Amino acid sequence: MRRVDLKSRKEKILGTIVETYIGEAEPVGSRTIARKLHFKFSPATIRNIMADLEEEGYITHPYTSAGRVPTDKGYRYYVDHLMPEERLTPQEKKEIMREMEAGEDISEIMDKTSRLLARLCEEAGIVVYPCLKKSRLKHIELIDVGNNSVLMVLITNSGLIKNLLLRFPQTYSRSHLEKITNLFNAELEGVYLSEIWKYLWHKRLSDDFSVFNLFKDAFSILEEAFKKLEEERFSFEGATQILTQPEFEDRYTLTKLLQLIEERRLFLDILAQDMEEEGIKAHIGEENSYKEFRPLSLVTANYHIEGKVVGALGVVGPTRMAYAHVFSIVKNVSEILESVLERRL
Amino acid sequence: MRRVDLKSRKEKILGTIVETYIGEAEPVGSRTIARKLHFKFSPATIRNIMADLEEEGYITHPYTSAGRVPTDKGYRYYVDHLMPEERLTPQEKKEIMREMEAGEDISEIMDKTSRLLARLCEEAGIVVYPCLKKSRLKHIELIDVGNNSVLMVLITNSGLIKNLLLRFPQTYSRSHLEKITNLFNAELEGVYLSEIWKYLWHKRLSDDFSVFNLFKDAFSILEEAFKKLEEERFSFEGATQILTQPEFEDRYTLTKLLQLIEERRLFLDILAQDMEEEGIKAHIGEENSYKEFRPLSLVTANYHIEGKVVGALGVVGPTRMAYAHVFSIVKNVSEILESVLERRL
DNA sequence: TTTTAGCACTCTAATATTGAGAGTGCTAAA
DNA sequence: TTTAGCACTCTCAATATTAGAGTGCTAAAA
Repeated sequence: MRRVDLKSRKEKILGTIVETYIGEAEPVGSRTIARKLHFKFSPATIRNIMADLEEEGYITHPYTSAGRVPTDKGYRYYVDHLMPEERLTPQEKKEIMREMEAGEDISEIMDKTSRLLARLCEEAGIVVYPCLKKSRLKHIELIDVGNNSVLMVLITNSGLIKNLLLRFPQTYSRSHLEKITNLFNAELEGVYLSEIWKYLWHKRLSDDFSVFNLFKDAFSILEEAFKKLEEERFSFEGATQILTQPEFEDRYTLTKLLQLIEERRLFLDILAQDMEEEGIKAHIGEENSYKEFRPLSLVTANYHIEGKVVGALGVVGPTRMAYAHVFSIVKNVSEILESVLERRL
Repeated sequence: MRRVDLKSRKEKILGTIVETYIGEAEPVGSRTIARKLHFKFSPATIRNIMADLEEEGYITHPYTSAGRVPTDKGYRYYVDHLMPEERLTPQEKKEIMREMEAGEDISEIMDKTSRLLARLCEEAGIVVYPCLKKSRLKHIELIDVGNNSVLMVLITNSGLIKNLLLRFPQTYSRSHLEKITNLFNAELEGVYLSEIWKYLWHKRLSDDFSVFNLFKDAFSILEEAFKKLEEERFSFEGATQILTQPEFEDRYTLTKLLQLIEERRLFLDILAQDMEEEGIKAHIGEENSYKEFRPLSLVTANYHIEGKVVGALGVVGPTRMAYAHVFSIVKNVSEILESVLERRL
């Protein structure tokens, strides 16, 4: 679905409209554009071109005699073709890294990262924790806690430490659990969590029969654990920043947005979808499948560990968002997050 | 600082003003009160009494010719002397318990509880996790994760499972860690986390010298762990409910409130203070030490495990809050939370 | 053919004006 | 001590008014 290229003059004007509107949050008039372009064109000419742009759907009128406002299609064209690339100085990058490294454990790092996104973009920031199933097992421990319950502690290469409290119909003795723990650690270190099952199954076949019972119990423990591995954690910060934007001035929109934010899971769905594709992506207003997102845009990126996508992060704000700046922040923060996580391995 | 008792006629009128205003969110006039009291007094009489109540500081005028609005002092008198006791039916209590029990681990229980508070009171709900230091040790595990790092897993009687990633200058061998783990579990089970240090110290004296080195290492591990035990987790839900209240209609108040909510820690401070005293407490508007809380009230309660205060929960909303209802919900939910936690031990 | 100046026209948003209504405080009678 | 009556105050909603920003169109200029 490629968009037709706009002639360079049109592009200049569309770009100016988008950037001015992003900055001012107010409809942009022909006069203002002429000034911004140093009167290379007269306001009248610009009015003509704007009429064309409007007909093609890149901009609109809120009412007959106001300036122009970009449509979602206009923002999209801007993001795809016009947006200048912003770069952070090495100094700024260091600053960001220093702040993220200050986190003790992974949940602190995730929190700091989403706060950082929120602060630097002046929008809401969201970071999805590394996906368990896409991480590799580093260490596993089974602890008997009585009551037919076993605590499984999973430590992954992504730095995640996950506790799973498993309940069983029967009791496993402490020494039996230890044997199973040893089995797991000996056989499964470095294996992707999503593969553990398959992997252990193969192993079993090639092994001698004496440990069959061990394997049987190991499987039933894994089975119980796998049910609880799906949950996706995430950190969401800075919602207030978008609530105070002028587009959410009226009570009704605000209330709807508040409900949306309270039910944070929706954002997660979008990020989860994006994890399938590489690179930075913008979801602009109506492009979002959920209709509640109409007045919102998301800019998302993935992050990797050992070259594999394990998580996603992004920024949420009104469609009138400083895309160039947000893209650069999201890109850099995701890269920095990767290096912070890798370094902790 | 006892307040003078109001004569019963005054009390009736103050009570009616408070309750009507809580319901309607609009200044209450003499006529309305007369109607609510079945014209036992004429509007004129009520006006006289209202003038007295105003002089004594229990109510105010927003402007010359509007009805009356309770002041913080008025709410306080209502809460202390006039508020009827609301009771939940056994049916409702069961409902609540069922919902809270559905939580898998403690963090789910905390989340469900704060959601419940928010939903039942139509305000924001906050629940502080059981305080680690006030819990007793059930099991401890030390896991070598390489890189001079040891993962300490603490399981407490409150159902909390806490991971502490400890870094040391030197490496501990796996077998050495195992010995220390065994020492901990043998000596410290059932001891309050805040006492562990002291307890182990006493033990050491009475023990023979052969394990001295073990104790030395045990102490240095505990020292490292204790630094990280302070953090207090909590769950905060339903902020949106209070944002849509009419008192936060104007942009300015709303923005301030949003900032307050984003910086959730402040609420925690108040709850933490309250943990020192037993019982349900209301913090009404200006009574709060933080001036940002002027338009807000909190109703808080503690919850216990094995008879000891380990955490707190509460409800946050505008000063115009249905105190009678909120008190009953907070009281019941805290009791139910206690029994849910006890049952999991 | 393309660009621009000029001008009438449109619509908003801010401000002022008005009137109705709710509720008070005061006074004097019950 | 309570109540009826009344003048007075202040808000809120509705209406009118105006300034100004910006457009679209037409006709002239490049």
